[in-house]
Amino acid sequence: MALRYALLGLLAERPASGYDLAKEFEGDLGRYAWQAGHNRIYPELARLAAEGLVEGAEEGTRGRRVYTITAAGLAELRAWLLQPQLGGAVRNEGVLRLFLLSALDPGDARKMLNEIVAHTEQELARLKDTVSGETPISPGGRLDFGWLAAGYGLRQYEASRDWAVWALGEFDKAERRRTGRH
Amino acid sequence: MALRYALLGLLAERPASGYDLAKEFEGDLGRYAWQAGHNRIYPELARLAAEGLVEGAEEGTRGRRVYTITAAGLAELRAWLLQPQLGGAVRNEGVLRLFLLSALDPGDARKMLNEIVAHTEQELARLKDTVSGETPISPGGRLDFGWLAAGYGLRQYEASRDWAVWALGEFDKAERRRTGRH
DNA sequence: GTTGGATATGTCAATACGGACCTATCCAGG
DNA sequence: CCTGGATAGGTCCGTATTGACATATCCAAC
Repeated sequence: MALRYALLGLLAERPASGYDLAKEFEGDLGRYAWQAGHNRIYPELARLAAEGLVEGAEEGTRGRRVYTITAAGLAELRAWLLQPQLGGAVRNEGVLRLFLLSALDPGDARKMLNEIVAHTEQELARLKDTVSGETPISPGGRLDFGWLAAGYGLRQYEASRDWAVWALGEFDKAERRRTGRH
Repeated sequence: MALRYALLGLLAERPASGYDLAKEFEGDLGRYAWQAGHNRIYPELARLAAEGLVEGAEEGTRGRRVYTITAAGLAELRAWLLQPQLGGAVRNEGVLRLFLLSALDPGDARKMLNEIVAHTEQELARLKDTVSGETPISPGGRLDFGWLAAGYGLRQYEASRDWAVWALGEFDKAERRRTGRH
């Protein structure tokens, strides 16, 4: 159900082909919000077109077909955004991994936490470059989708790093308590 | 693929029935990491038992069957945790919603952002209570799963709130720039 | 001229998942 | 006694999703 709104949202920014959309999902969108491959995107675009929520132009070069959101599609998207509906589907394999870390030996857990800290620092550096630049505005005068996503990713990675540092401290405390008893 | 590791991870903490596990998924685990209903859990437990990764005790009262992780199951879980495998599956309808907010009219977008700020503040208050208490240690001397999850959730909500506040400011800036031109 | 990579779109089978439905037991309170 | 809610387990079907396979074009570099 959510994929269709992701597609409508992307098309609300600018017209795009299935291929273009698939590439968007490889960026921050796919990293933090929703993943989809082209194999899922093409059929869904066809369905959206059949329902009149998007319109596909004739095939251009290399069979490229550019889709545009219709008024009905925009209305559908906005209606979905306005209903507050807390707690939709959540699936995040990376976070699950973090949570299960306590199943490892303390040494291994610490090693993984240190790797997480290093990795998040790296991503933070990348995102800081993206976010600290200009504030990009879409042709329609709207805030750029990718810009908002990068800002979210930045804060998310900061939170992950802080959590990992905190967890490291807690592991140390637990370890000291255990060896202290021996 | 990830559900089985979530189950193994929970059973690594303590033996539990399918019903117990389903309730765990309703808490912080399901909110930030991975969702699953009992309809997915029971068949997966049966599969894990068939593969020898967990062991189901005989039916107790009310048909209750308590599962315990086996040595093979623990080894499987640890092997999965140790391979760094960045960027697994991510699905988060709430975050998707945030990203698509720019498709709304500026007024509506601001309204939704304000609701997000209010909601995250509420969750933050709840989590602060949970995390600021004692540091719970599992029977095995390991850090408690739920404790780590709550700590993560706390930082995640802080990040979401900060993002929403930042986004509100950016919406305002974009709006001022647009009306300033008129 | 031909080779490799990016562009571009699809299909298909197998698996994962969600919502709806079903059954049954235990126990506290009226 | 009996009713409602929590405990406990499950199935079934339609849809969502993934991985693998398949095809064709354009263009730059060699």
